[in-house]
Amino acid sequence: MVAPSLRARVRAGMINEIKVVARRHLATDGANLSLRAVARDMGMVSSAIYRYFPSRDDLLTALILEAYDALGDAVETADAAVARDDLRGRWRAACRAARAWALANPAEYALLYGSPVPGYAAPEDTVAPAARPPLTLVGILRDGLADGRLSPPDEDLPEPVRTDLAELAAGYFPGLPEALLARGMAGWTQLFGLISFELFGRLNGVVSHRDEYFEHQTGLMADLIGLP
Amino acid sequence: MVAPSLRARVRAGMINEIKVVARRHLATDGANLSLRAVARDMGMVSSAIYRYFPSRDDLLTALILEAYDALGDAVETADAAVARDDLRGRWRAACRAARAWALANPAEYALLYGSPVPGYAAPEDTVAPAARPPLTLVGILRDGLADGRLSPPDEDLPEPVRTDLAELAAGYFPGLPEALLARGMAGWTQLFGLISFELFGRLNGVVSHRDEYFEHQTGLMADLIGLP
DNA sequence: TGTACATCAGTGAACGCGCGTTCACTGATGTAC
DNA sequence: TGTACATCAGTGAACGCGCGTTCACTGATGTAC
Repeated sequence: MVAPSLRARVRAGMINEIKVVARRHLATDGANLSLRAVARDMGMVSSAIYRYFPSRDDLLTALILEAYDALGDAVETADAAVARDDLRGRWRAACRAARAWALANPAEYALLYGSPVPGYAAPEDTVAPAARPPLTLVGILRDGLADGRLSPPDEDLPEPVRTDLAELAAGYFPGLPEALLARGMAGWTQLFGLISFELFGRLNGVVSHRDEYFEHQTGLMADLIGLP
Repeated sequence: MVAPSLRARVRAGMINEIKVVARRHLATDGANLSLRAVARDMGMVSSAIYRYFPSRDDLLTALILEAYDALGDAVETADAAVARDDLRGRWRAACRAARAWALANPAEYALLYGSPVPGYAAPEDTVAPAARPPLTLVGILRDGLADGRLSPPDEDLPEPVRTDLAELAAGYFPGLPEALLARGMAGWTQLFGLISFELFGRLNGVVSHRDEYFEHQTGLMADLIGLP
């Protein structure tokens, strides 16, 4: 590995600073991110940004990718910190980490999980990072199944759903029973719903003890899944 | 009731047409609704819109209110069409109606439930219409409890959650056990999550049989709540 | 039934602002010999 | 070690566009007598 030249290091630093400033703008302007505003904040002329990002969409994409990865890291780290056989503990730690990251980075959460930005199409390479949180959750179920602590629900799925989920499982968790995968996805949906409701103001004037409410709701979900 | 004058009727028609055109724009531009674009589409000069709406935010508010009411109507009507004692049928009909409305009006759904519009603060009078879908869902649980078909979960809630929910119940469903209310809210959260995932593209390449998937997932939720 | 006046809808121009992107340019930093 | 050339970062002006909102105005529709 060649040591990066001074110029390369300065350049990397600049790219980074642009992202930091852009993230700050996301917080106030939502996805209406303005290149000119970012340039102003950095004390540059607006066209200078184009030395680092070929267009506004590319900057947005970079922010989205980083955000997915930050969230993915948070969730995976939280899961990894719990004893492997404590399935419920792992599940709840992962959920808690996702919520904590979202509360700490509300604008980025909205960028990822809010309404799609009009005129912006997410490029292919966001798919993998975006999948990390749900894969972590379902991974917990797979582990539980592997060591016998978790038994798959014995219900039957409607055939088309079974096929869809079997295909999905084949890619990531070969052999995982579809009914269990369905419950994992229910959990992931619920987690997203809980965080979004809290962040987008649906709990205002409704629930004031947010932490405890979240814990209770994720506990309900863990029950549904059958986590010991 | 006095018959409205011709001028008043024409005026009402105009207000309506503005909203119709504005709704069409929502579909392509998201919440970046442009007064000038609406005026152009109607063949008027942009300032003419101000005869009908004092500002862009007022137009947005009107659209939001109407959307909440349309969704509320859809959900309540669907619930009302099912036999009162068929709790599970009512629950699922209400969920199905919410999804159907959202799929038919994706831009308006995003306006209501997507990321908050930067710089726009929802006025007080959106609160009541916004509450209609969850109130319908919880109303089903109350009915079930009243006629004995549904028994409240016997779990204990953490004290702060119990207090929050007791306060909430006092306003709308006096005497409803908090643990049941918590499950109702879990169902509402799940419903919102399912619809958002589908509409915002999270199911692309993951689940292709959307109807059946939705049915299965709402069925899971009905199980968790204990709906017979 | 007709006239005088008030109300209202819509016009067109303007204000002041912001945006993404391109382009020719200067001056500094790096590279090859 | 020094020089010649290539690369790169940042500038400043410009293009062409869009926006919300205000204001004085014309002309038509309604109302009171």
